Amino acid sequence: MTINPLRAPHANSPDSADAEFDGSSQAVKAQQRLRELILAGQLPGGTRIAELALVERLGMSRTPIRAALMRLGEEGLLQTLPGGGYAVRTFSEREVSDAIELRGTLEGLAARLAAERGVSPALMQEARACLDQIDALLQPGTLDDDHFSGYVRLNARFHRLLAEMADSALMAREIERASGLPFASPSGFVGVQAHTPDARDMLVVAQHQHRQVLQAIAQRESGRAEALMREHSRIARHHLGLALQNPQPLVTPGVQLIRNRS
Amino acid sequence: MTINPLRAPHANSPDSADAEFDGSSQAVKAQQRLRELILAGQLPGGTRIAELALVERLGMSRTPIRAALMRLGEEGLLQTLPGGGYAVRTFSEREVSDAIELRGTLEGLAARLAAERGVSPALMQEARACLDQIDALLQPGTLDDDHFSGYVRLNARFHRLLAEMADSALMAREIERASGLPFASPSGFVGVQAHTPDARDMLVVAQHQHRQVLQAIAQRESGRAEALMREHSRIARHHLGLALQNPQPLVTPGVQLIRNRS
DNA sequence: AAATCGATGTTGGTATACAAAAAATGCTTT
DNA sequence: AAAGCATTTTTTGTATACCAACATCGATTT
Repeated sequence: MTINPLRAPHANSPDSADAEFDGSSQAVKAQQRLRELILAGQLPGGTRIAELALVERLGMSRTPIRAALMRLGEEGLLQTLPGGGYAVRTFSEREVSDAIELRGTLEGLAARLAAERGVSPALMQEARACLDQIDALLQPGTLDDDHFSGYVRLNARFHRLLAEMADSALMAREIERASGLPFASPSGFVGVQAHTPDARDMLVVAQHQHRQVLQAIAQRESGRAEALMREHSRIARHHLGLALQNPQPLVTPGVQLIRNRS
Repeated sequence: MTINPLRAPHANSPDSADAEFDGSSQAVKAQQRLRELILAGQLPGGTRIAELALVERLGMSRTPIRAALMRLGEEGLLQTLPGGGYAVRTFSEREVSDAIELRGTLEGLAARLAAERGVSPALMQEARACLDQIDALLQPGTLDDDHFSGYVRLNARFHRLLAEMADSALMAREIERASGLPFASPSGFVGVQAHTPDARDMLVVAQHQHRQVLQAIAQRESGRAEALMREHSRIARHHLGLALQNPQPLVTPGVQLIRNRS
């Protein structure tokens, strides 16, 4: 077969130096990069997003960009405008608070279901190992930025394992979704007070709750497990309050999307 | 009895013969009509959905159809296949059960927030009026199909008002989403036992819970309000059990998507 | 019969065109 | 100068054609 020379094989020449997200389809790449742009503050809250601008900026056609916009709309980072199109969403302090409460409630439900239904020893062991690693990180005297980002990673992992314990694809999906807003995520604001004296103490408290929840689930104490996970989410709200009092700039991606209380 | 809550006021389009859903864009029409097809059982669970088949069937181009497929995927009625494309999803009994539990938990949270934050007298009055109308429907001796579909409508309305009471767009959105799966919706299975002796009694029980929840919210008894809404959702689970025991065919749209327990 | 190969169809993506609606602009009027 | 109106320009939503990668399936070969 001869290739028609009139038609450029538009397999996007290796021009643009951003092979950042290569594992997936164009639509997913667009979604990830756009989310990154928003959370990094490149697209300030409230600004309308024109598809053609993104075509230029992301170097792909409208189709995947449209898909990405739709997904980010569902995700909550964008709001659909009445006249069509999307704008970067902003959040009131109470909306963020509600989002955290929602996540806590869902995680509480998952913990209760896990306790009621029982958890496979393998999964339970995995969670315990995860907590052991966090314990290792929290050894006194060792608290640099690396430790913090390690905590964020392990904390996210533990919460993911917890969601799995309910053994319900639906619950896992909804928890994932509720954790989607960056400040609503379990590790959303842990970096807020990274450089304060109390930095480590809050993590110790959180880790204690982690242990207790796992114990409650193992002992089939469903009510306790649920209550603990709910309470656990209040730590994020505490951090939210700190973040909005101290104008610590940008320790958390996306904080600029939270409207100052007026 | 027919349960068809989707009745869009359509503005008489001159041209196309199938002007069923005219209020909106092609993508929304496609979404609604496709959802209807699925829930009506025209597209059996598990079947792969080809875009071109829908192009032919719905009479529009691939673009809005792809958007509709994507939205229905997010909504949970379709699952994305590993090789690309979508298939009509099926649900295990436990998935449906989980979906109902999730909705109950979210509605419980909303009721608690409403109790804690307080509700505007206007909204509270609207809810009371709604319950009064339900009471009128439940007058002894009057229980034909019209009354049932009236109950479905008013019940959905009450639950929507309840979601509003939390005064949180986020909560309203998530409750809406959780109620999206038809059998997870507050009125999902009320038609199940429409023609049994106990038909009315269960509605009476549900209505009692409605009253109590409203009272709890008005009296700022947040814990009670939450517990009541959670318990309230168990009625749907009760109905689910009945629906799966008795092979009452298709009183509820979408039941055929629930896999028989194997 | 098992494995290979190729025809066929499907999806995700690119490009382009176009109508309707919105936004922006400029002009006019008060 | 402010307000209102009309016109131009964008922008979105949709349609259409095409392509490449991939999966499916049947036919062919071993």
